[in-house]
Amino acid sequence: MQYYGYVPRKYALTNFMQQDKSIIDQVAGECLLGRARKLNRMLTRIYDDQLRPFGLKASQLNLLVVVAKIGPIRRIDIGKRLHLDPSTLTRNLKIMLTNGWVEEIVSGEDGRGLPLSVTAKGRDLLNQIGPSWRKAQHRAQQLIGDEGAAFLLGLDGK
Amino acid sequence: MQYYGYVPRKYALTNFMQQDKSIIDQVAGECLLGRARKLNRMLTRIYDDQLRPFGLKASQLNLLVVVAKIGPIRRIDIGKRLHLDPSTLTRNLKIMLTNGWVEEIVSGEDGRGLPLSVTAKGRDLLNQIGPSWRKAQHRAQQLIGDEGAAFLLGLDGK
DNA sequence: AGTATATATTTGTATATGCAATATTATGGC
DNA sequence: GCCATAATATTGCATATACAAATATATACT
Repeated sequence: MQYYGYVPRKYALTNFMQQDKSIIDQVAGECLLGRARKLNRMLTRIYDDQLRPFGLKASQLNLLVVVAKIGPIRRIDIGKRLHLDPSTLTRNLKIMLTNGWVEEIVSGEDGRGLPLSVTAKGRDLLNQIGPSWRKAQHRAQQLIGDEGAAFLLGLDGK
Repeated sequence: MQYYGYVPRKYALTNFMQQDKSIIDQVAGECLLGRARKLNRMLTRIYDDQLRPFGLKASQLNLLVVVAKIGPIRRIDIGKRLHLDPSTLTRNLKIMLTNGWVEEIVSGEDGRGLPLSVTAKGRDLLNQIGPSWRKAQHRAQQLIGDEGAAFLLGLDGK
């Protein structure tokens, strides 16, 4: 193709500027949420595969651990830590109450719901999953690399 | 406390080794999945807030964009790209078919389901959400920083 | 052509997630 | 003590997600 002294704007722009890149190409190529959600699915599968024999979902593990470490803790405070909606917690915890991994603590402090603690059964379960969790953690680390792991672990305060 | 020449093993170990850290402390402090899931929730909220006026969920956006960019494309191939289970795609796409954003293309190639393409309505929707998506993308970038964004965008092949 | 195997999709079931609205209890002002 | 407001939890509704099993079609082998 010959050069006539006129360069269409979309081709004159460097990729960095991207004003003329279609929204489809932009989202497909750059959407941070899309990557985060895909990563979430990939990692969830890795941990779920390891935890399946114990009847514990990967998502439940992190909830159980917060209760075990911080409890007795109210739903609202779990939600603040994990960025989880209270309504989600009501439902997710119901399953874990049914399974006997956590229990409500009667304290007489606040009638608007009882704080939660881990049970002996829940603590036993956590003590059993150690090797499996570490295997998953190792695979996850290999998948995302050192930078990925450092980034995720550094997210804490945010 | 006096020093008697004996240091309990758990305190003699540096944090790096962690052999004696309880599983609770390990998962609470290091679980990559926990961070990834929390990040996912935080980012999803950012994009959902921006896209809500358009009746489009953040999760649907990335699906729509793949169909728009690559389509006609079969469910199985969408799944490979986005690491999504086929059964999830059947259900998620049903909503988008109902909304008229995508359509099935009759090609006579393979009777095991028809590939999907974006509709004019779907393309219009994508053209409308540009500024809102960019706003969310900007906030997400601010939240996770340059390193975080570079990491997520570099995940592609994996 | 006919059968066995492989591939693509859907259905049943269960959990995860969030918004809006509701219910319930706490708290502060009078 | 009573009422308005705030904080906590739950319920109704909708979407997201995956595993296992069932279904339907395609392909390969004989």
